[in-house]
Amino acid sequence: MILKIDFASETPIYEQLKNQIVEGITFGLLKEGEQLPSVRQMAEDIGINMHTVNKAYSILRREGLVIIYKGSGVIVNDFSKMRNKSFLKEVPLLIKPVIAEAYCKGINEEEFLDKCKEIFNSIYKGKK
Amino acid sequence: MILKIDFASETPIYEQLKNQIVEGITFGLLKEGEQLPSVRQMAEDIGINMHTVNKAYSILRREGLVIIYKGSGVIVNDFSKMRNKSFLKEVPLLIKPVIAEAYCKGINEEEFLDKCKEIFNSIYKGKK
Amino acid sequence: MILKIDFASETPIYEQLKNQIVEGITFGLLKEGEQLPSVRQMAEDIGINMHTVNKAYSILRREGLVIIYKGSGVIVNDFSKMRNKSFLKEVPLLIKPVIAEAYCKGINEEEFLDKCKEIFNSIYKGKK
Amino acid sequence: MILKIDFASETPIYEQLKNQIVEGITFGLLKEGEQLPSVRQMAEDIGINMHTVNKAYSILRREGLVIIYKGSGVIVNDFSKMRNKSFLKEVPLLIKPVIAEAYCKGINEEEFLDKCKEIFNSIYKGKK
DNA sequence: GTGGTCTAGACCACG
DNA sequence: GTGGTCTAGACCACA
Repeated sequence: MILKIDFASETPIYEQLKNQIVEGITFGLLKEGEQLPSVRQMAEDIGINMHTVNKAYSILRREGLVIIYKGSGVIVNDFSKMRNKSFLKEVPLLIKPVIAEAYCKGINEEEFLDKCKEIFNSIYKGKK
Repeated sequence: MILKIDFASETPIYEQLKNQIVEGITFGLLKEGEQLPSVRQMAEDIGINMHTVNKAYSILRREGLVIIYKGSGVIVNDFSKMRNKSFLKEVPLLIKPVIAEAYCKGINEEEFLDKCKEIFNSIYKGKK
Repeated sequence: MILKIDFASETPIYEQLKNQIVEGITFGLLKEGEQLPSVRQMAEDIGINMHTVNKAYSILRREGLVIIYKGSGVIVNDFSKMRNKSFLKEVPLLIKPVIAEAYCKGINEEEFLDKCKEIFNSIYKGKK
Repeated sequence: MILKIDFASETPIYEQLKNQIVEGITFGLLKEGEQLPSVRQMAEDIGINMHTVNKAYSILRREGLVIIYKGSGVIVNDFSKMRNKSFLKEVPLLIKPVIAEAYCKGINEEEFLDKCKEIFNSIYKGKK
């Protein structure tokens, strides 16, 4: 799996990393039970500091997406068992600003929903 | 229009303010040509720093959503003329992480799209 | 409020700090709305590193016990509004090992419950 | 006796193992004089490292709960003779943080004490 | 070898 | 001046 960090971005590195791993899990690039590179290895690969990777991993653990075995590594959790639907309530808060901005910039509902569907389709493709 | 700032939130105040004004414009609470409170007034109303309001207004101007007349006020621009569809390319970058996280937490396509549609519906309602 | 860190302890410094602040809030030494020392100040006071304090504060925020105003400080949240009773399910997991060990070492139910009651009494005393 | 190790937990495996054996002794699943599986056997059963089991057993010996006969096995000590009440002084230190956190999260004295009593009751049940 | 903690010092965004 | 992020390098507990 290839990770791309934008060092000029405003979003913190650890968050970009976290997001990309979440996407990797979602889109099937990272399978359940698969082991992630060690914090040091990952840090070296990307060219960032160990602690930054550590922070990303810790957040992923807190969210239940990975399991950290102290002293032996980090693996992708089986999230298919998870049904933390409480996140559903947060979704509007997260997408409302995006939709608002999109609408102001002349993007209509159909265009927006198409983009969403495209993303979901690429999820299904990864699961095949 | 009522503005609600969550001081405990991780999103900076200036960004929350900007987002809420964008939403106000989108959802029809702020009509084109309408005047926004002065920087001072707005700062006092919400109980925040003048600089913070200034920053939000500046971003809105940069995005073309408001026009700042030095010394006489800030008014909502007529964005119906705007067709800055270049934002369409940014949309996937913004929603992909949200969809990925939602999917991992057991939310499916239908549920997600429903939330989007709800938001668009409340836009149309405001325009009536 | 006086904080005592045991540098020889196995429990991490940030956790000791977090625990003592939680206790401070519980026992009424830290009132709702009261401001905590800045990370740097607190670090200097105790003689530890800024980042260690930061970690403790971050955990407290995540648990909803304090509110962090980026750029202006950290204050004690009004936890009387909180009724996160889901913690009730975790309580047995936390005290079972303590009770088991106590029982093995000849401590009976009455003695143990008395200790608990003493602690609750000192909470009530602080609230007067 | 069935041992359940949570590999995702923050508590080290050796400590979970130790705790569960202590609980086994307390709740009557392990009787005095009963023999524990050998270090090798236990390690294999749970699927962990021998050293980890060894560490747990060593702690139990140090606390006087088991006796290790080199080469012939580990047996549960008769702790009914033990009256190491010095542990009574440590109890408040161990439960104070738990009570403090519980109180902050809206759990009152009665609820907390009930949980404790439940645990003691399950001890008595095991002793019948 | 792994992750976890702590320190030290730097820079930045926010208010 | 505040907290947030990142780096660098050290030591420790765990497996």
